[in-house]
Amino acid sequence: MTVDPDSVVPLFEQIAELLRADIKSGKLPRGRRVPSELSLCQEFDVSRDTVRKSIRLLRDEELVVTRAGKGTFVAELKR
Amino acid sequence: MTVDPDSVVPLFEQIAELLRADIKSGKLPRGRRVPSELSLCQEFDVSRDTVRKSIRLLRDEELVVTRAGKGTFVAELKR
DNA sequence: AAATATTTGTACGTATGTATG
DNA sequence: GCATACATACGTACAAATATT
Repeated sequence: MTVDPDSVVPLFEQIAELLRADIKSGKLPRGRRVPSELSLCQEFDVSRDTVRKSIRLLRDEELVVTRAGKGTFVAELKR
Repeated sequence: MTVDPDSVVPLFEQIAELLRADIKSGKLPRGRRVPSELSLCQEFDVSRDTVRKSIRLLRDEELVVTRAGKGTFVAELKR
């Protein structure tokens, strides 16, 4: 999966959409930890700021829950 | 009004609480523009990032609405 | 138990783009 | 064109919570 820095769609939205797709498809099943912010930075070659904005979107949608020191996990409910 | 950088309460939450209080008290009435990010940065001597986090909280609570190039305004409804 | 590594949280700074006045 | 204001995106540093060794 890849991301287009020249798209009118902001990077953080593109990344959120990719993660969203992985969640909805079951590639990232309930309870599974989402890759760490750092690894997402590396995977998509973006800043942590951008990754965190993506994750915040998913959190606002209650697709994931985040716990300090642990990680971000695919939500158990709401799907 | 002031803010305490040594508090356990994050700066962005402290600032959000001050703005929230101004809204609820009517000091910032419906439709009124909230001070710009820059002026809030100066008033509280914090970074723009911190100010934006505060405003995001209020936006999540639907207390304010933000429009690019215009400003952030106290929401008309929901109060 | 203690030190280390990992992961998220907060906070700062800068640059550039877009929308509005 | 210019000034103001918010949006996106990059970077850094350190703190706090949790894992691992």
